[in-house]
Amino acid sequence: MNYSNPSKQLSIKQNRILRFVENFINTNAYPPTVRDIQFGCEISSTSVVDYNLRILTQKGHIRRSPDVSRGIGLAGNKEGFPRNMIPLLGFVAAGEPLTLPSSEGLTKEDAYDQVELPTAMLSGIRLRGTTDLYALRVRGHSMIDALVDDGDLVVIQPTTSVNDGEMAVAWLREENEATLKRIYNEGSVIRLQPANVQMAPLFVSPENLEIQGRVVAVLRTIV
Amino acid sequence: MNYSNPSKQLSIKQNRILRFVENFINTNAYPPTVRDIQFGCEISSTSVVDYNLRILTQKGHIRRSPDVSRGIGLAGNKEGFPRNMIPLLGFVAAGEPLTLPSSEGLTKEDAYDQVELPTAMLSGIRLRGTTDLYALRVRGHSMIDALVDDGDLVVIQPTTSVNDGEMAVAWLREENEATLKRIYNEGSVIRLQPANVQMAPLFVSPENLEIQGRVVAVLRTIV
DNA sequence: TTTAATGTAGTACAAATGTTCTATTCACTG
DNA sequence: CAGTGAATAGAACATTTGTACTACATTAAA
Repeated sequence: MNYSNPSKQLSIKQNRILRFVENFINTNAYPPTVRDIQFGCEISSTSVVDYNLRILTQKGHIRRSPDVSRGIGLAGNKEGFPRNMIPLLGFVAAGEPLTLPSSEGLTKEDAYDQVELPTAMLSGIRLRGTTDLYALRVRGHSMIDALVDDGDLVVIQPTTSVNDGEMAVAWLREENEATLKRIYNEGSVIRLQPANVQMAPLFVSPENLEIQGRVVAVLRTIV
Repeated sequence: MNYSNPSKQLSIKQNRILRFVENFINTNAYPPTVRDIQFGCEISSTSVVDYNLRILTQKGHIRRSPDVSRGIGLAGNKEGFPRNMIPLLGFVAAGEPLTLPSSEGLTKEDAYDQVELPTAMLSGIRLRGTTDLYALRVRGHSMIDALVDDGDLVVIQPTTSVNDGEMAVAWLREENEATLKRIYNEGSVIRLQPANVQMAPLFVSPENLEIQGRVVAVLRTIV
């Protein structure tokens, strides 16, 4: 128990309840009842659930509608709906170090922001792997050969190797720059092929290239 | 009343109930009860609501969880949550006629499909106007100078004129082709500027150009 | 005209659900 | 050690909510 804790830090039981509510809403498209939470979190009585829900409300994690069945809502998401959010870690530009996930893996706390992906886009990406996704905002026109413009959002699936023809976000050690290119392993050299097929490829030695992730989507809002 | 109607066509009352359920979920982040629907749709008894809900379930518009409070879900959206859907009207390719909304304006029935947009993207676009949005899928590499690849989704805001510098989807009458370009009115000619700033512009006469809409977003999933 | 199908209407009941009350336990503080 | 606040626990009650039943009205089909 965390006695006399006026902060927003939650007890183990409160965290468990919050996760249960989020998962329940994702699974069922409606919120749980107090008894759903009681059974799902193995709590002995409805008044313990009610007591913890009151604290979660005070701490701004959930909203409740009094005397309404299933009147429990998440406070974190706009309008209370679960959305397909991934972390926006920062920026990518040619001459700047790549923003990478920490070694502990991606957490919401590491992110500069959160961005939402369409459900079909996320489903399509997830068919190809279960690693965490993250997003980077493009700075500058240096990625234009990748058909990526200044301000675009690129969605990255972390990996240190890609299959031939896949588009990667990679660091060029000698040039000291980030790049987005389709990667072809041609024995002694690596061919970096721009997505714009009208542009000439680059050839680099394998030691010069450090692949950070696979580019799986691009989102562009045009001003 | 629509007697002996085995199709998915709905009665006026059923349409009203379906709209009410959608609006209620949008507003409250949880589904309505039978009595919420009764009061909201000015129906005299809970059994009329229950009867119509059963028909809406049979016709595939909603899902119900029996003996569960607020066990009503929308069937149209994945997992039953409201999403930011716009119609996908068809395709755009250089040498093919543009797929355009019908003169009655956009309706869900006209669409080839529906696609989802992220909430922030939609909010950003809607700051610039309230016209209906639609999407077109790009076929071929002819839009590559617009930094748009084969298979990309472009989001269009219908308009017959754009401000200088805005990207438009337009029909070139003499060339008989669709194009995506930034548009600059230079007096006697129109300059069509590719989004790829490394490429040369085109100049056409104003009579040759028919603007269909403003391109407001691009979404690309990379295989 | 009769029958059948569809839709409406009210009421009642059973189950689901939220909240309250009382008692107890635990951990911290003076 | 006693007091206090936090948290747990069980039971009960009140309200909310879904569904069933019966009866009637309207429309379409035979």
